Amino acid sequence: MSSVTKALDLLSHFSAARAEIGLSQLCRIAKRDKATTYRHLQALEVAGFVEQNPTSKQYRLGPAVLQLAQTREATVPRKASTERPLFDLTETTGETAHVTVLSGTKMFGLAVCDSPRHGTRAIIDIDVFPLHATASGLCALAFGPKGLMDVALADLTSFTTETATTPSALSNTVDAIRQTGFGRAMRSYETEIEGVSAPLFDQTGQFAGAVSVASVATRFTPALEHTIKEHLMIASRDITHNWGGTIPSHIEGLWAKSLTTPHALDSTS
Amino acid sequence: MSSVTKALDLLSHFSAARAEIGLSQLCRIAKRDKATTYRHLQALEVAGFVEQNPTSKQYRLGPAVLQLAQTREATVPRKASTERPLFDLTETTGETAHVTVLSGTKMFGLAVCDSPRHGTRAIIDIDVFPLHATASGLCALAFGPKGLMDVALADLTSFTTETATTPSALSNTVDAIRQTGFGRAMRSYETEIEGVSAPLFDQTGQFAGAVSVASVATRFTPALEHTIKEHLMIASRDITHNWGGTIPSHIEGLWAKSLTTPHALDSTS
DNA sequence: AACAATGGTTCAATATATGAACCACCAAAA
DNA sequence: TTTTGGTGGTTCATATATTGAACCATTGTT
Repeated sequence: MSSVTKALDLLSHFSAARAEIGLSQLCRIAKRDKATTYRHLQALEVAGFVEQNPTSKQYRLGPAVLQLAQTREATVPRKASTERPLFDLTETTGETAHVTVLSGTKMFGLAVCDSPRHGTRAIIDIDVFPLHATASGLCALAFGPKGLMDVALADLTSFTTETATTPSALSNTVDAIRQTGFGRAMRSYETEIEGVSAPLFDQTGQFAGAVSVASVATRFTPALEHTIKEHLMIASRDITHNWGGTIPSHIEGLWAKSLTTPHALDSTS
Repeated sequence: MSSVTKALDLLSHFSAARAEIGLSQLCRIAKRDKATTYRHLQALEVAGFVEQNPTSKQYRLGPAVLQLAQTREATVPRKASTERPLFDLTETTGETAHVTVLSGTKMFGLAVCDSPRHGTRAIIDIDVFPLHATASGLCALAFGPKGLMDVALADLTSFTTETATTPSALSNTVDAIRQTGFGRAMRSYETEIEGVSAPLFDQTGQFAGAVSVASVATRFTPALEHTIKEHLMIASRDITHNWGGTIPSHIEGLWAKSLTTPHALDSTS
C-alpha cells in the first residue's frame, strides 16, 4: 500500500456524520500510526484537501475538494459515465439496457445500449418514460420524491391490458417494488416487453434515476430475471458511484433479500 | 516534497479547460518523471480521484471528489453561505463578484456570481489566485498571516505591465491596502480588469478569505468604485458573520475612513 | 498532584519511492 | 515494409523518503 493510497484513504473517514476528526481519533478509526497519520494530514492540508479547525485542532475536509468537484461536474457529463456499466449490463444479460434520469417530475431517457445478441429485442425510443407504466417510472415512484405519486395519478393512460390504471392498482405495484428494491413493468407499457430496473442515486443521496433492462417477454424466464437483477445491482452501484453517490443500505438490504429468498414472482411461471 | 503532496499536486492540473490529460502530457505539465507519475495516477485511480477514459487512455477527475465535496458542503457550508451575499453584491454593482478562501498559503476560488447585466464582464476561471497580482491575493498579504509575504515573494510572475514584480513595489501596494481596508488590483492580473476586494474573517478572528468584485476597466469610474466598496463592506460583514466571525474593529475603522474622506484615488478622474 | 487524554516531534532503521532505460503498441511517414 | 515518433505501461538496482516507538508539551479531569 503506497503512502499516497494511505493518505487518500484517510479522507474516506470523513462523512456528514463525522465531519471533524482529531488526530488520535483518526488514528484509531483508520488503525494507523500517529506520526504517519500526522504527516499525511499535513500533506493533505497543504493541498487544501483537509483543513484544521483552529480552535478544536480537529481536521475536516478542505476547500480543494469543492474545486475538483466543480471541474468534474463541468467536464464529465452524467451520460458518459453510464456508458461502460450499460455496455457491461447488455453484454451479460444479452438484453437491451437503458438509463433514465429524473428531472423535475419526469423520467427522461439518458442513454441506451442495444443488445446485438438476439434478432428480436426491445427498442427504446421514448423520451419521457410514463411513471405508472414503465419499470423506471415505477422505480421513481417507489424511491423518488413523495410528490411524484400525485403527478403519476394525474395521468393513468392505459398502454396495454396490464397497465395499472387505478390508484389502488398503482399503489399495490409500487408497494411491491418497495419490498424488492427492483422496478418491474410486466407488459404494462408494451405487450411483448418485460422491464426490470434498479434505482440510481446522486451525491446528495437522493433518487436520481434508474437503470433498466427491457427483455422480450417470450424469453423472460425466472432464471433470466435472476441474472438481470444480479447485474442490475452491479450496474446501479457502478453508475451511482460515478455520480458521486452510494446505494442506501436499506436498498442493498432489499436486494440481498429479494435475490436469496424463494421468489414469489418467479413461482408464477 | 512528500510523495503524497506530489500525487495530490497532479490533481491541480485538471481544469474545465483541460479536462482529460494523458500520462505523457501530464508529465510535461507537472515536470515529473513518467514512472512516478504513473504510479501516483494509479494510486489516485484506486481511490477514485481520477479515472481513465477507456478509449483514449487519458485521465480525468474521478467520482470520489463529488462525494468529498458533498460532505464538505454538508458539514462546512461555507460556500452555501456566500451565495446570497454574492448574489446581492452582483445585483447592486452589476459586476462579477467572487469569493476566495485562504487554505494554507494559497487563495482558492470558492464561489463566483456572474453579472447578467453587461455584455462584457469579467470571467473568473482561475483556481488559485496569485497573491501578488489579484485583489484577493493582495488582501491576503495585507491582512492574512505574516508568513504569506515570503511565499508571495517567491513567485512574482508578471501577468501584465502593471503587475508588481519587485519586493518594494509589492510592499508599497500591500501597505496602501492596509491603509484603506480594501484590496485593489488595477489591471495587474488581466489588462482589462480592475479588481476590488474586502477581507473575510472566520470564527477565530483570523483572515479567512476575501470577497471581490472584478470590473471591466473601461467602465470602472470613481463613482462605481465607491458603490462597489460600499457593497463589498456589506457582503464582507454578511459572509464573515455566516462563517461565525466578526469584522475586526480596526478594519471597520479603515473602511469608514476610506469611504468618507476625499478619496485620493477618486480625485484622479 | 497525579492522571489521561490530546496534538505534535524526534531519529535510527529500513521499507518504499524513484527514474533511466526498457517494452509493446499505434499511426503517420518514408 | 520499414522507419520514425508518439503513446501507455513496466522493470530493477539505487538511495531517498517513509516509518513508528518513544518522546515532549498542553490541556482538562479526578
